[in-house]
Amino acid sequence: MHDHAETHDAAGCCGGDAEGAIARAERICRERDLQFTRLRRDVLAAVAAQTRPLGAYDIAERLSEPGRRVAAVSVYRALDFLTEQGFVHRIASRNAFVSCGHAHSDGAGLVFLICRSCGTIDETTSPEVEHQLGRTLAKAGFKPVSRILEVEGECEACLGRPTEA
Amino acid sequence: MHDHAETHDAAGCCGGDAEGAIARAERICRERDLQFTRLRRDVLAAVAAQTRPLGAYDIAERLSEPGRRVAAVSVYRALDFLTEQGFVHRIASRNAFVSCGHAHSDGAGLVFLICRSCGTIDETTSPEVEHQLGRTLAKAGFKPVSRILEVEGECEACLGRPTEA
DNA sequence: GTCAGGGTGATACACTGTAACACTCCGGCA
DNA sequence: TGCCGGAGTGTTACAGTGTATCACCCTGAC
Ligand SMILES: [Zn+2]
Ligand SMILES: [Zn+2]
Ligand SMILES: [Zn+2]
Ligand SMILES: [Zn+2]
Repeated sequence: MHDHAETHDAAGCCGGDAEGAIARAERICRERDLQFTRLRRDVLAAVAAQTRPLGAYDIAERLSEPGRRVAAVSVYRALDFLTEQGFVHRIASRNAFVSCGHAHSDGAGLVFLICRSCGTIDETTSPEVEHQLGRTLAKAGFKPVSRILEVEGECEACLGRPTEA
Repeated sequence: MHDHAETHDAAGCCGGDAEGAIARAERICRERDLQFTRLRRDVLAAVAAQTRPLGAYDIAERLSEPGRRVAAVSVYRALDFLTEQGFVHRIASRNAFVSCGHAHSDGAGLVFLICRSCGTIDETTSPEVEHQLGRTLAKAGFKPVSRILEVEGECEACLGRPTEA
């Protein structure tokens, strides 16, 4: 299921700015005394070069070239590291990954906007939603540890375009 | 729908009341002029008998017996039908399915509560969350079509229990 | 009777993710 | 200097999830 929708991948926050994402990750890893290895850098670069989510096998394929075969399992390990450090997010409804240039220190209020037409994944936060969700959970006596909120629909850019058949 | 002041397991809610779920599905299918076949009934019964989510292969195994082998692909088709009609929900973060006894006519405000300790999946709704989410999406110029909101943590029952190993 | 459509059985396959083991590299230490 | 232990990676194998495709049956319409 790979269509073609090459629309906006200029320099935005989430995807398209691989340079910035890598520089930021490198700096943070230095601060945290973690290894930002070549594989981890390449995986992050591959993900950050897209606004659309990439599967692990996609990434492995992109990184492989004559003379260097990157196995999917290695990609998974790199993705584990990158998600733990908050450099990429996993999109549960797509089994795929997107890069993240934000800080969200505690991962609160995160909302993923997945466009059905162009496949772009945008990311936003909403303290109001988070607040109301907290109240709802408290009322149910449920103590949250993590949560996912993914919305599928039409992004602003695609809505602006005429309804192509 | 769904008061949730009590622990709500006894009657007719998310899981455990296979009889009621089947009767309700049968009635609705008759109203909508759809076929509630044996396989679909059995799959719904298997899912409704649990408060924990079941995978498609789990279901296939449970329905198979000497003399009747139910392939996973058949289960998937039945699940497609049941989810389209709203009789079961798919839990994206678990790749699994739970039955639903509610009406949620438009699927609005749905929140899944997944307990890490006992594995139970509870379902609630929150118009407030829905409202704030709508505002957030409108601000982003995003037109939603569907969405998933799944929270993982500790359910009320498990919190009440001392941390039994 | 014939035909079309929906549901099911069955095989095969693609995609997603993990386990287990070997190897390298590199810093610490006797 | 040589040894050791941990982190990262390569490799193979495998488990889990989901789909494509064809064949068969049944039922209702013509
Ligand atoms: Zn982010
Ligand atoms: Zn779009
Ligand atoms: Zn429901
Ligand atoms: Zn629990």
